[in-house]
Amino acid sequence: MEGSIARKRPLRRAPHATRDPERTRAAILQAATREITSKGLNGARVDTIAAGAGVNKRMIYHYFGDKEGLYLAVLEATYASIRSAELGLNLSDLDPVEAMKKLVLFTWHYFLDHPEFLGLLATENLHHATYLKRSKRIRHLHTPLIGIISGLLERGAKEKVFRRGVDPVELYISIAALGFFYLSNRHTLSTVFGNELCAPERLKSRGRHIVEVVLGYLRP
Amino acid sequence: MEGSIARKRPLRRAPHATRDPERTRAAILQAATREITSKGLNGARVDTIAAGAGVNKRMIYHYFGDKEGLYLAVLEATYASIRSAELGLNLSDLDPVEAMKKLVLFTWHYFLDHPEFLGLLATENLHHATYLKRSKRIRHLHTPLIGIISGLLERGAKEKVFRRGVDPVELYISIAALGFFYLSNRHTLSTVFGNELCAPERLKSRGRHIVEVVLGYLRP
Amino acid sequence: MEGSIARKRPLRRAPHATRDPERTRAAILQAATREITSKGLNGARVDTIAAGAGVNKRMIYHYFGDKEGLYLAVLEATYASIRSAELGLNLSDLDPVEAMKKLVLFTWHYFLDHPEFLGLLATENLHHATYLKRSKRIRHLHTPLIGIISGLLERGAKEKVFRRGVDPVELYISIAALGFFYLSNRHTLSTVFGNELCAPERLKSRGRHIVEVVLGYLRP
Amino acid sequence: MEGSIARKRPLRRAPHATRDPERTRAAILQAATREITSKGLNGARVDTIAAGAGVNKRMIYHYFGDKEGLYLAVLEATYASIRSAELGLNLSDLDPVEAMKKLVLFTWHYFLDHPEFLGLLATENLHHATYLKRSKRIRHLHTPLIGIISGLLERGAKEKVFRRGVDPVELYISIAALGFFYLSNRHTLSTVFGNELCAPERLKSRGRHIVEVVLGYLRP
DNA sequence: CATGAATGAGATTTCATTCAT
DNA sequence: TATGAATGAAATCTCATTCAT
Repeated sequence: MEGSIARKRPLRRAPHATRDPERTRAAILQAATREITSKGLNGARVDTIAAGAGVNKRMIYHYFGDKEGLYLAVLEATYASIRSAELGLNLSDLDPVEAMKKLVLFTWHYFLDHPEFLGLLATENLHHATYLKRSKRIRHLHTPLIGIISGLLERGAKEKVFRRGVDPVELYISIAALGFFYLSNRHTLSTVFGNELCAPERLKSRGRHIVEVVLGYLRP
Repeated sequence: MEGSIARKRPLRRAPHATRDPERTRAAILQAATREITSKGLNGARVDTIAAGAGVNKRMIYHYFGDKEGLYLAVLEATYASIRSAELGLNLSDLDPVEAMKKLVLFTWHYFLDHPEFLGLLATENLHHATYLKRSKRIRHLHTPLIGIISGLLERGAKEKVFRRGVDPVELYISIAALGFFYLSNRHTLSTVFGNELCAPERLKSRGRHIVEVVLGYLRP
Repeated sequence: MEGSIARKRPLRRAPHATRDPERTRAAILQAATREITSKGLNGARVDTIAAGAGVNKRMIYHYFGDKEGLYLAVLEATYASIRSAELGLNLSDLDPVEAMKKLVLFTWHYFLDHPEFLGLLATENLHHATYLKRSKRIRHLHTPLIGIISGLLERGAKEKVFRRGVDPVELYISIAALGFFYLSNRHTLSTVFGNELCAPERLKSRGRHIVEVVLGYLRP
Repeated sequence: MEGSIARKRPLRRAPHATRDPERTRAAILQAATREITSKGLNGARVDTIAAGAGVNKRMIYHYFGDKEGLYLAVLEATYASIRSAELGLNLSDLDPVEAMKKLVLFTWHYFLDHPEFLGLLATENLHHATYLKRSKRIRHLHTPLIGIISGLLERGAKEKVFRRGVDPVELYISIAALGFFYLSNRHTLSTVFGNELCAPERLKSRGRHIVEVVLGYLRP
């Protein structure tokens, strides 16, 4: 017993789990998304994520290297989601006004249904988009969207239903802004303007308001 | 052994330093604002704040109790700033369109000039406005702008330069949104849409764009 | 939802691989020797050894019990190597001076060609030779060189080419020391005395120096 | 009570200690030297060092940044010790043979009295002298020593008591080697040659042996 | 015999906060 | 009022080892 310098590490039995790497990875990613988007990167706890995913903490490091790697994976997965959702819109089939309405409402509802996307963007901007800049996969995913809006604006101008000279990037940012800000800042806003801001009917009317603002502005 | 008797411990400096409570407090508050609004509550470091203020860490606890107390003070001071700025607007003297334009640009420039306000709102919303709700001073400090906007919209409608049926709260939120989102999300946006988003001339044109959107929408 | 049914989990590969116990064991031992002798017992990583051997980590535990067992195996194999090399010397055929020269150069070149032996001794001494003492196989495996050196010294003294009263153990330790220290400490030494210490020609001249020191000292 | 998102960290009272930064730093350094030189960098435990120094673990990071910083400090302090000891030798006052004898015995006794120096060099060489190379302070401390030996050899050659053509660097390495190896490898050596290697009288005779080897070799 | 996902223990490091002066 | 050394709690991360297949 004595004389042994390097004490062996005692090990208990291991109450193992999934044995399905894809599921384990996905479970971690999902739990991490919840935790990180609601508490920020600094506020998120690796232990909480592991517990939420029902896996051993060690697995997080096995699959994602470290906390930052996990965050990057969450970032990429979340961005990939919204981009792939946008692909199903098929706006070129509709007349410009209807198409624009559809785009505006899609954006609003996407934000509404994916609060994690809002939280993640807030976190990422707090970090000056350091991680987003690191990911080359995401960088050029937005150009097709701008192309679509550009085409829409041209068609609308030709058909005299839209004003001329509208910058598609500014417009897209405005469309996003009108929904994003309302939702991302709902806690401070409802402190000032009352809790009804988050009531379902109020959210519906906010959607209509955004459509009105955008289409009202675009009138020639 | 001998010869080193004198070098026991460094001569104690008299604890003089600032001795100006007001300045110390203000210095801490300023440093805290910088640190907290740029890194979030969790990301902010008490050491960094103390160093930035050029004061001893202990002073923070002396003046503000703890980190949360300091955060609350930052929150209150920052909110007080924007409210007092809003008081100097005097919109009732102008015709509705000019007044609305002035209001929109004031909001845009306020955000532009006070990035700490943006960061603070992002942080506070991440925390579900817990601290804002806790502060009795701020809680019922409604922005006076809603009343002003209401009056403006009525005047404009009467003069047939604004459309009818516009909700002043929704409109105010939209005005804020169009500027806030652009600036608070400038890091992710410029990663995706290009760095020129932050160039001075581009910021100016964003201001014009916001005015156009709001006034375009308000046209009857 | 449909369309992704087939992609549940990756097809399980049949567990064939090596299936050659001897080769697996040898591969592990070789990789372990590299890793442990270059990083020490504490610095060596089981994962790295498994990867280096191209085998599954589990195999290490199958063949060697645990990390310490593996280390002991490395220790025994490495010691066995040098002892078997010493057997091929046949010094009794040569005249004392030539024999001594051959012995000195053999030792120097053995260290030069087997850096793993140096690293292992350093590690083992850091651990107070705990493992060496534990190994019954090595424990009483005295180096045969002492007897040979003894004989050599007697012959040399009788032929008046060596001084009298030389302790063979001290001499052997000195012969080893002159080579071992130069090589085991080459990193700190070359930091202090310049990198040329490790140049091939310099190593050759070090060999000559050691011969000169030993034979110079032995002169009557 | 509820509604507070960020739980305050409970703090016990602090059974503080020295309040003397120099002593605290020194205590850490001393404990670290013991722990690191006897277990290596990887084997050393920060907790053990803190306990050994009787300080809070946090202090280590306060004073030395991290474990590597602490190691570097140990390295520098240990090297500084031997160099400053060498300065007191005043070899140029003695005749060459006596001076050489004094140098050899000094080196031997220094190693004997400072086992931490041996352990540290072993550790540092295991790490390929990465840390030593980083420290610019240490790098050129050896040239004066070589200069002294060079002068000694010249004087001795002129007085016909030393042979000609001896390289001072090789000689110094040999002097160090003869003592260093005996002590650093005493655990494995005494396993093979018996425990009497470490007996006081045996250590004394080893010192005489080294002197004999060096002076014997240097004879013209 | 072989695989590799999973694990528990413990390592290093961070940080808000308090104490002696 | 002011200092800064010191602290406890908890965070992130590492690693030898084991289990289901």
